[in-house]
Amino acid sequence: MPYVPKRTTLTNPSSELVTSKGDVTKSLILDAALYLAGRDGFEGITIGSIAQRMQMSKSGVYAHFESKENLQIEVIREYHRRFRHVVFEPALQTSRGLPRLKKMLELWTEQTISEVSTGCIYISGAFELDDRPGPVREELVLIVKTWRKTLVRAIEMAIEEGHLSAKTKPLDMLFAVYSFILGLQHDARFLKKMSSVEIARRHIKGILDLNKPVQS
Amino acid sequence: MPYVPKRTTLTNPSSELVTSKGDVTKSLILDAALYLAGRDGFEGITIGSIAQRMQMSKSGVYAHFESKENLQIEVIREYHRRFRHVVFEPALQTSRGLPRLKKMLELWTEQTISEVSTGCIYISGAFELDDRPGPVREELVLIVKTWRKTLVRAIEMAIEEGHLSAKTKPLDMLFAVYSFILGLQHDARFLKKMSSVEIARRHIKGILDLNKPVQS
DNA sequence: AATAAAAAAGCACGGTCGTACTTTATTTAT
DNA sequence: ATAAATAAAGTACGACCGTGCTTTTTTATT
Repeated sequence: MPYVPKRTTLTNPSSELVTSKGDVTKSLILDAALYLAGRDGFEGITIGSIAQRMQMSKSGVYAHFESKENLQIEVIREYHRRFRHVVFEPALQTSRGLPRLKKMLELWTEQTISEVSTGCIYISGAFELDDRPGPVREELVLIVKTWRKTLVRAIEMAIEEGHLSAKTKPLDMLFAVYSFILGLQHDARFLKKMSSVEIARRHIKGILDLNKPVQS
Repeated sequence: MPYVPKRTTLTNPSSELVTSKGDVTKSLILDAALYLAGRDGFEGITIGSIAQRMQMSKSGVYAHFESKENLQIEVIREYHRRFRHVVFEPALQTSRGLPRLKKMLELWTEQTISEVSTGCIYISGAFELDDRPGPVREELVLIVKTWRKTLVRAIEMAIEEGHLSAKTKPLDMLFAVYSFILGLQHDARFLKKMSSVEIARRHIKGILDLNKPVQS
């Protein structure tokens, strides 16, 4: 069914920006897969369910990927791209140091509880794939580690700027804030506990305050 | 294949303690299911895989439960029983208040990273079922809430005993320690980060210390 | 040892799964 | 407009899924 819109061709064939119709469909498939992954987990991404959601045939969906595993990996990468776009990049607008760190955490918080999206795949994927080896797991580990390094870097910059105490241990702080976001997703999405957002924000603020530089 | 040991019959037929062979097998099935649930999540519990693991036929396994959903619910209850036996009950041996609370958290920590077991089902289940309504989810919510109430009760007792400041907010502390255990499972089991146990212990200790009563 | 009860196996069913291969329809380029 | 390239549909396959039903085997009772 999805003989999608009209394409956008550049006359220069060597350009990377050529957008064929197939690319559009593939991107729509990733949309659908992303939704399913958030709702049912990675194992919930099934060629059949995507086809149904896309109103097209299984083989039509399948043709865009060499295997299901490949599709799952591409889903992870696509989510990563969107996450950066929604959480990381906007935070760059804020001045480096504590403000930027806070912005990142706040955007992550909002994204985690957003009713529109279906929860953070970094998180649901981590607990789903923790004991299941394979390329999909490896890809997710890679991407999660990238995000964690970004956070650590933001913490370090806050220290450099003097916004956080020099005694702050970045890895310790990473563990704390990451844990609080996990707690948030757990309480908000699983327990449907409304108050959890405020509690989580308070704890995140708490750990940052605890590492304020000594002012004399 | 599992025409298990010999049974233990009491001559009194009205006794509840009668252990028929079927009960033993059923318990062995729950063993296998528990293992699979830990490794592959609740959706990984499949009649076929259990049968394979048990070296018996699918119908033989199925006969013990009215449906798969029923089996999943019984798995949750069985895990709860074991969790209480391994984490909660031993902690009762320790004196009430902070010592008991600490003991509970330490045992939970150990159980979470234990190489023998396959991670805490309260946790993996929560992130797997968070957006999937149904009786299985409801059962898990119930049991997780029970465990959380137990923790809150332990915190409150520590306050009553004067081991924690009267200003301590039990629900806030619950969020913190629960989050740290989530962080532990995440870092240890997904990221395979060895150092996470020490970091988690330090943070748990930290939040308890932060709520020490003012000594004058 | 014979009989009744319980447990497990055997078998069949309609579904869905991922994956191939072939054919048709649609886009793109000339 | 036509030809070439691409995208999607069609079809088929073997595997596994949960679930009933009937038959066989094991266990319990007398």
